[in-house]
Amino acid sequence: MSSKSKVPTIAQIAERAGVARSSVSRAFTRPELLSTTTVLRIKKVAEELGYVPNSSARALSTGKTGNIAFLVPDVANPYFPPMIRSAQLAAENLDYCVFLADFEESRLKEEKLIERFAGKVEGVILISSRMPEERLQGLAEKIPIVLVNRDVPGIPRVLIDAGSSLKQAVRLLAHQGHQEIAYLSGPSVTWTNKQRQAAISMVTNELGLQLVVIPTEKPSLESGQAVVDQMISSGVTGAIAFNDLIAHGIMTELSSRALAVPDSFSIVGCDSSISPFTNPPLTSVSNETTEAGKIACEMIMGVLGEMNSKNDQIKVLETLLIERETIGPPCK
Amino acid sequence: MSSKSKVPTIAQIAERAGVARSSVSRAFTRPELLSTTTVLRIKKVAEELGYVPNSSARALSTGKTGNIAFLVPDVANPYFPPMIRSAQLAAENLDYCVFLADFEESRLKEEKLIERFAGKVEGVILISSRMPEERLQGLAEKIPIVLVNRDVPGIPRVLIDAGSSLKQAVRLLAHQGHQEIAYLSGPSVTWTNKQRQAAISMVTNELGLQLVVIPTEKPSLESGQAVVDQMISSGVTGAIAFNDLIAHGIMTELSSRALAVPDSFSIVGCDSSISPFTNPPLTSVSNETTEAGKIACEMIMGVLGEMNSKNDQIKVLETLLIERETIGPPCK
DNA sequence: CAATACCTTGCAACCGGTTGCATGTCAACA
DNA sequence: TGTTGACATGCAACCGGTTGCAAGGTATTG
Repeated sequence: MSSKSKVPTIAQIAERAGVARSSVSRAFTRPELLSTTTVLRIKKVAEELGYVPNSSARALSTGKTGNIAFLVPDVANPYFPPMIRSAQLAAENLDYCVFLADFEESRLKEEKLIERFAGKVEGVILISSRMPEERLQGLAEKIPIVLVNRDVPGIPRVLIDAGSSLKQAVRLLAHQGHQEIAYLSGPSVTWTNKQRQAAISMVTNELGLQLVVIPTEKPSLESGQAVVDQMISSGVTGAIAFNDLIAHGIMTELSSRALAVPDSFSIVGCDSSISPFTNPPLTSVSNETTEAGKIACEMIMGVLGEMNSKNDQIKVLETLLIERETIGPPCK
Repeated sequence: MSSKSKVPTIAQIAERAGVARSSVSRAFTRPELLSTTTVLRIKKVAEELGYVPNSSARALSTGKTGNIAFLVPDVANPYFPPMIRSAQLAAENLDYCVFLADFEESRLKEEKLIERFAGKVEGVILISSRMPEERLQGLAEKIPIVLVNRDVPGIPRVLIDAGSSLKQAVRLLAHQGHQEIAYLSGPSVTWTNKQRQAAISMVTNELGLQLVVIPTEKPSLESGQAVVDQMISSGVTGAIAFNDLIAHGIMTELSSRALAVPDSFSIVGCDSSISPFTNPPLTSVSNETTEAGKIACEMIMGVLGEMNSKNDQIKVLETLLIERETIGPPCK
């Protein structure tokens, strides 16, 4: 009823304060150029009128939106929220806002989203990208990109290396007497999966163990449950899963068949997303996602700063194997 | 080296295609105003030059940013990611982008974030807001707001009602013979906590049970662990926790003292965020967050459409008590 | 064949800030 | 007292789209 005045613009502040529009602008962006008294007067008027700078207008003239995008394969996968959180917090400290989008583990959707965001953000952080290397490099020329868990030369990236921990897990299984173990693989196109599988098979070869790779449809609980038949019939006595979700799916399915862990099967997860909650607590690899999110965010800010210089930063985060209660001697 | 041309603007497309800038604009926004051939020619040129509309410029002249903000108390709390995901997906289908921010359960931070986003979005979805009612109403006059799990008259809202399920939980405990039970309360200012506590105390009164309310510092695992002493010394034999995280904290702490659930204590959680994973599986209330996120998003789009009309929509989502394995007869 | 209507396209103003340059003021210095 | 420079502020163009209005052309109608 009362205030039909909408949001005030610099023009209205300027008129009310008896100065030029440019002075109002400067009062907020470069106050050192104006006399203290003028700045104070302008700010007072602005306060009274409830002035809020229009960020579209500002973005249009400066070319800076103050936004970044954060693209993840699956928001609901418990692996990602801590990473999202830490990245967002880090961005906020630098006065940036972050768009979040879920590309549902689909390469097509990922591409669409990048295009959609291209005009709205200054840079994008891409988690576990499914896009081909050349495409990424092409995009990186147009817009600053930082990758997490994807290793493309020439693009700044942060990698969480679960390899050494998984190698340790294989050795542990071998030490317990397991001769045949399975790797329940994750999304085949991802760097993460390739790297994990490579690490595991390196050690199984080295120790002369038999490794059976069983693909899963998705890195989810349900997919874990779905591959139990195949796993059992393969004759393995222990398994390492691409992530905790798959591992837990296997555990629940085994338990529904009255097969105990680790008595009937030994299981190892990865990422410690839900492993502290499982029954029994799942032996898994530590979770470095919080750190990764923060670093990715800092990296992109760095990239925003010096877009010119050939930027080939790479940061590798090491992990730890966290032994809980799902490894034991083989059953048969 | 080669392309210094940056991103092309309508002016360049216009020149290349031999038309006015306005025609280029219309070719994308209102093609029915132009002849088919002209539209085709313009689009072809745009394609060749890799034209992407500048969204700041568009937002400036239309006043529509095509963005919404989604503010949550804690991204890493497993209760929220499914809600974030479904809201984001729903927004995307309507060509909106969503900003995500974590206000760390702080009212001050919440306020700051709303202000920061005010200029960048067309509306904000506020989850479990900590802000006082009057402040929210004031803000709602300036910018479209939809609340989730907060009941403020005059502001569109979606509420997840765990009340009836928790009442059922109390009855279940009573039926098992429990006379004194505890409610491990959540953030005291939240609607969710008040509503849950009210529901529980209504039934304990009705049945003549003793109810001990024990506050927790945060709705987290650690806070659950921290209140176990107090809970034990209060003499209760069963407890209902504000959420699964607190319930699980209690369970782990009890288990580290060699107290079994449900033999020594009966525990009920809420929200089914991690209850399927706990050991033993936690009896809890169903999770309606996915639906809530979707509805909140649809609501805000509705609000954007008809900002004028008095908007007092309210949508209540009912829940189910999911009985798992953490309720049994009282110990002593 | 003239009058009218419609369809297509261009012109120019506008959205709300930012910023290079010019102007004006005043004090310091010679 | 005239010159010089620092400082404060205004002017106007610009960022890249959108849109009301007008103009030109073609088709329709009496």
